[in-house]
Amino acid sequence: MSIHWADVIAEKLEKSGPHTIATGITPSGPVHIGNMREVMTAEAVYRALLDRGVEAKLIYIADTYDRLRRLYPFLPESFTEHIGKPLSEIPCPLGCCASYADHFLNPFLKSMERLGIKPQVYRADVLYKEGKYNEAIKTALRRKDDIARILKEVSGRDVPAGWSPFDAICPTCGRTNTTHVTGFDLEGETVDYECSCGSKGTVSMSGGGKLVWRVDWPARWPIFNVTVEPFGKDHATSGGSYDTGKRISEEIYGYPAPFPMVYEWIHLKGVGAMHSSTGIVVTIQEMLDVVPPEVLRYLIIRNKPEKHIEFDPGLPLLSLVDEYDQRKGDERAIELSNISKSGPFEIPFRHMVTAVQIARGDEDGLFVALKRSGYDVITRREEILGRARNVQTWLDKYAPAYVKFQVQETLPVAVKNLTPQERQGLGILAEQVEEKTAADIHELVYAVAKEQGLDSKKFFQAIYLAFLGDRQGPKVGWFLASLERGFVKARLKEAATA
RNA sequence: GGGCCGGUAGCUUAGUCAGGCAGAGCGAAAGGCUCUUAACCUUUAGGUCGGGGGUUCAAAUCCCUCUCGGCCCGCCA
Repeated sequence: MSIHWADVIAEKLEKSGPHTIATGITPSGPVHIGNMREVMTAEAVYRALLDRGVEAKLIYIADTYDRLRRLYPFLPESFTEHIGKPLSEIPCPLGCCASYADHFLNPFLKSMERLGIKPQVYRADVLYKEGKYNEAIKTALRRKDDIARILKEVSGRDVPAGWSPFDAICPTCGRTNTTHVTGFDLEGETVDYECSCGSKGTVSMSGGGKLVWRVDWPARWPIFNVTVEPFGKDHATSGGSYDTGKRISEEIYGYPAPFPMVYEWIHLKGVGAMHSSTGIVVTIQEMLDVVPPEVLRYLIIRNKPEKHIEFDPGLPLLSLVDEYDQRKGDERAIELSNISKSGPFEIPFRHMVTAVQIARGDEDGLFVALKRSGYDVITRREEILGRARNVQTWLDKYAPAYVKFQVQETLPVAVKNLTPQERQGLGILAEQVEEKTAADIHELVYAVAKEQGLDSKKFFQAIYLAFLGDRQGPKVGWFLASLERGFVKARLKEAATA
């Protein structure tokens, strides 16, 4: 019996509680499932701690005050002028949200909600404007030479002459990458700057600028009492921002660095790692259109953070859903992924794939088809509809061609090519499908084929041909049982006499 | 050049910290049922634990070394 990774970490942390687990993402582009790993990883440990009776908090700091670094592929050319400005101060690229930051942050917050993740949310721009960082800014400015020395010692990088741990936002042009800090006033909590746009003057520490990333990160640890911090492997490299952050936290802020949790990337099968900046992305929303939320949780939670995840939204996705629904996978991972109280979803995803294609977008038709197959369609209507939407989107975007089919409205002409024996078999089938269950129909097909001296393979093809105009289809007994019985009878007869 | 993570059955992986009979799911095969047809049940097969060396009574696990894959080293999950 193995212990789940989240429990292993919780066990390690148990004695040093209470804990604050901090996550954070920069909303500089569409937030994708790779980003979700950070939050999911944190939440798994959060739950594991609570399960042990350890007091714990989960917080999420949106780095809305980071600057736009370059013109990403998904941005219009006109956004060149915003490069260097904080994300919260740039207009929404589509004009639908209050700011650039909101445009990417809002859908992410909504996705977290759907995934049952409920952290306390903070926005960096608000925190800075409220002056929450002021003490940390003053300490950093006062000891900037010590910080520069740490950066040099740990990362080997020399900071440029006149370097400042605080970037001023130019009040004239709005940029932080064009300013130069020339002095500061600790008592007045202001910073003097010069900007290459020609402007110079004084800005407040409250919202007039931002600590550089390598200092910003450790600065927030004492502010929020952070004790656990998950981060991507990019920060974990030797001499990277965790290494420098750890020393800055300990030596400058006198605060022990939080417990590090390094996690790997999620790759999209056949495409590569996801990056907001390259546009190679499956957003969480797109994913939630296809995968039920608890299964998306399961995808991340069942894998140890340091393993990279190869995500394949094609056929393997069905296996993943079934593994979760049928409780075949790691027990604890399933438990940590669960967000509903109603227990496992009983209709197999593969059967939903059949039912949805029979119903062709008709809700009532879907329920009728499922009911014919013997499933309970009364108690969990909403969930069924949710799954049906998942399946429809999956069919549209990711499903391999051979799982798709269309019940033909009229008898396909290709039926003419059937042999007399095959036709006769279909006629016998028509007589006997009457009140049979799915399994019985399946039996019947084999029985009739044998009776008529037909190769069962050919006979199956004949049936698929009559209904789908194709040589293959879903498991035949269950397929026919999902269709309206009168129609099945009529179509079989029609094919028999064509 | 420096560093991090990973390599265990066809696939996805547990077990590595703390050495003690290599375990699961998917897939496959056989059967349930004179039946290959996207659901179900039962059973079975499948492993040089990436290679080599070392330590040990005992190594997937610890040490050394090589190798393959992914990634990081201005910023990035």
